[in-house]
Order: sequence, then C-alpha cells, then structure tokens
Amino acid sequence: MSASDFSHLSKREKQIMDILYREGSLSAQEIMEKLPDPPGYATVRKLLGILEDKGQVIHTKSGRQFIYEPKNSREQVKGKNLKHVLSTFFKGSISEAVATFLDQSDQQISEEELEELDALIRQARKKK
Amino acid sequence: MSASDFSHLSKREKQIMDILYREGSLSAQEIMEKLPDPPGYATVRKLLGILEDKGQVIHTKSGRQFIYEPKNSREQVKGKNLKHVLSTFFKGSISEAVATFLDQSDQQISEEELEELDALIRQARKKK
DNA sequence: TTTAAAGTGTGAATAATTTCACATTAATCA
DNA sequence: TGATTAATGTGAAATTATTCACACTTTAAA
Repeated sequence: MSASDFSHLSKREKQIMDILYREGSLSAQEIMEKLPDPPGYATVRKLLGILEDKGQVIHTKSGRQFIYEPKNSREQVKGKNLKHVLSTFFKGSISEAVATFLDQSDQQISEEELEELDALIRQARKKK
Repeated sequence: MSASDFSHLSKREKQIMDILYREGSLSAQEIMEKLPDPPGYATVRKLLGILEDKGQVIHTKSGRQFIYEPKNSREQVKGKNLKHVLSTFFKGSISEAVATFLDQSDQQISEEELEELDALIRQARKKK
C-alpha cells in the first residue's frame, strides 16, 4: 500500500488531504474552516496527528503554530489521481475527459488553455 | 448534500461506488471480488443495502440474484468528479492534466486519441 | 409438491473513526 | 522574569462504519 494510495484513508482524512493538496500548506485553524461540517479545533488537530503518524502529512513550525502540508507533493501524486478518475469515469480516455470539460465549462475556455492544448498535441505527434 | 457528492461516503461505500461506475452493473458476488481486501459476501450485501437506503444505488432482479448499479449514471456524475480532481491537483486547468497524462503515459498515446483531441480543440475555437 | 440450492434481509458484535475536554508546553509582553 | 496568551499533546467517550452469523425467501429440480 503506497503512500499515495488514498483508498485506505477515512472520510475525514481524505477531506483534509484534498484541502492540503488544493491549498498547499495551512494551519490547523485554516484547515478547519475549509472542512465541510467543520468539527472543533481539537478534532482537526487530532486528525492531523493521525495523518502524520500515517506518513501522509508533515508539519513545520511558524512562530508558535504548526503549518501542515502533504508529505508527498502534489506533483508526486497528481498523475495517479488523474488516472483513477479517468479509469473510473472515462474508460481511461483523456479525450473523453477533455470533451466533458469543454462541454460542461460554464464560462468558455480561455484562448491560452486552447493554445496550450494545441501545443501539447503537436508535441506528442512529433514524439511519435 | 446532493446525491452526486461523495465526500460523505465511508471508505467502503466509496470503494463500491467506484467499482460500480467503472464496471456499470454487477452482482454482489462480482463486487466482492473486485474490492481491495475483500470482506465476506454478507458484508458486501449489507453495504449495498446501506447504499440503496442512501439513494446511491439501485438494483434489478436477474433470475434469482440482484444486479446493482449507481442510481446516478456515470454520465451524470463524471463532470463533477473530473472537476474535483482538476481543482485539487491541477489548479482547475485541463491542459495541465493533459500534459501530465501525456508525460506519464507508459505506452504512447494512440493516434486516434490525438485526432480526437485535435478535433475537440478546433471545435472549441469555432464556438468562440 | 417436496427438497435442495442459491439467493436476500436483519440484528447484534466488533472495529475504526470522530469527537472534544483538559493537561501541558512554548511564546509574548508588561 | 512572571503572568498571560496561544498554541500543542493525550486520553477517553461517543459515534459511525464494518463485519458476519443466521433466519428467511425464492427459484429450480427431483
């Protein structure tokens, strides 16, 4: 069971890891505020302690408080998480995912994003 | 709390929903076989009953057994799940996700996929 | 139309998670 | 430096999730 496999984390643990990956590094106070149905402060700290014991989270000291962040960086785990969603909801196909994204984007996608996608495709073709 | 919000499901419940979305519809027996650290058959059926009570799953009868499937189809929930991963690990950017996919694909991406992506981009540009 | 086989449904025990009160420790400032 | 403030660490209670044994029901076969 690798450290970047989340299917063994509890509900609250998963919620906290998602927040940490989204935001980068945060105090227990800030994490608490972002949790759905926020529990008390002591509870959040208890959970962070458990996540540290499990090797999912590390902390550094900033003044008198702890700042928490994921032990495995977003860079390290993003691929695995993307693949999981692709395989669960898109038969593993990235183009189906892009189609869904374009379809469901409330506001139109930016020209920069399209440019970037275009460049990626050209590059992938060149590599072939 | 909408029916397609999974952050309130327990670990096992989430594992089962992922299997159902990936595979479509399955018997309790088949679901059991695909679960990590498979519990007993009675346990799987208990969990499926709970998921039915929660409105996540429905069943139909096929001969003497129940076939289970998600109440909300993959089509209905795939966008939400994609957005969740994009916002958690890719700053919401689809092109960053595509870049990661291309980067980490073990085997090279197929020409069909590239063609499909290309077509999607052209179409999105036309819409602008 | 009984019997066997193969499923489903329930209830209760066990295990894990979640919660927080309170004790402790460290930093700040008067 | 002593008092105050603002953190962290611990232990145990409460809640929720997980497990499965067994009773029940339905289908198929003899």
